[in-house]
Amino acid sequence: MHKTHNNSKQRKAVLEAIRSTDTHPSVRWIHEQVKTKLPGISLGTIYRNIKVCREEGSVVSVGVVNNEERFDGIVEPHPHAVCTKCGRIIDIDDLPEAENIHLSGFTVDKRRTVFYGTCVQCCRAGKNLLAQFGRLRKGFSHN
Amino acid sequence: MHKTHNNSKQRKAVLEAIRSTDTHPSVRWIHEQVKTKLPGISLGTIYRNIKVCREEGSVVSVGVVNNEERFDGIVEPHPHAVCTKCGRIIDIDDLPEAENIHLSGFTVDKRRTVFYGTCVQCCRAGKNLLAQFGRLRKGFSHN
DNA sequence: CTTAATAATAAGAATGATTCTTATTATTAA
DNA sequence: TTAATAATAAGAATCATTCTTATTATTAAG
Repeated sequence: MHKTHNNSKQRKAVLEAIRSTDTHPSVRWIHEQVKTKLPGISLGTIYRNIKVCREEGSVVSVGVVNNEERFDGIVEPHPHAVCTKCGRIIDIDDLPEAENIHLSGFTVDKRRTVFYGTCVQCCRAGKNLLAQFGRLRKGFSHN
Repeated sequence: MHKTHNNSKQRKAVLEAIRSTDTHPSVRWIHEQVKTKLPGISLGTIYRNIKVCREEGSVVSVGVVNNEERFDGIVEPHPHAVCTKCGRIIDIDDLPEAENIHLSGFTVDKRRTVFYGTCVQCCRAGKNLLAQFGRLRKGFSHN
């Protein structure tokens, strides 16, 4: 598995678009943005290059809001605030989180913590081959 | 907005199915489960009744894993651990979280915190009318 | 400079979760 | 009993995402 060279203008444009904003854009937004520079770029190319960027670690997902996956070019872990009214995603820069978020004027309804990792069963089974990006294959089901 | 009476057998079956497991089931799983008791029940009915249950507060979403929304009949906030290999979602019962999760044999890769609420702009605009359940209408876009 | 091999792309079809529509059936109120 | 209302089943529609394929760009070798 060798490193990507980031050598296509499309890939550069996708990464630039993601890095150009702090709004944690969706694929749709990224496509619109990149199209202003590369009018012919296709949606599939956006998806593929986001995937490549995630695999090489230059982009992370910040989750699904209103059925659209949202991305961040700042890959260092930091908390986010999601507005359940408009779908906006806001960076909460540093701890103490609660203090910070209050200063920003965001009214917190609830706070949720999720741990991501590998469960006992998968650790045993050594299922390290499964995709971590994109959907799981058809027919695959959680337990 | 009056309270639902939970009076259809389909709705009861959906809620029972969700409460019958701690696996944080998907719509697909709930449908399969309920079909063993009500063979003719349709997928649309599952979706509609989950929505009703969420609105009345008897069910909460624990997020989207591998493109499927997952639900919980335990509505009191508590952290979860998501296995990125198999999609399993595990309850982390009490604090101290890190300690607990370690005991459970789950290997933590990363921990993410998300605040949900209302942003400054929406507080001002009083956009309290927008749907909080289900998708946002077409054409609606984040900023 | 060609040519061959390979990688990336554009276009659009396919997939699949979710939502919507509509005709039908069950429930409630009068 | 009838009328009004609520819930349902069935399946079509929507839409984000993935997959397929033919084409174009890039690189390596002679």
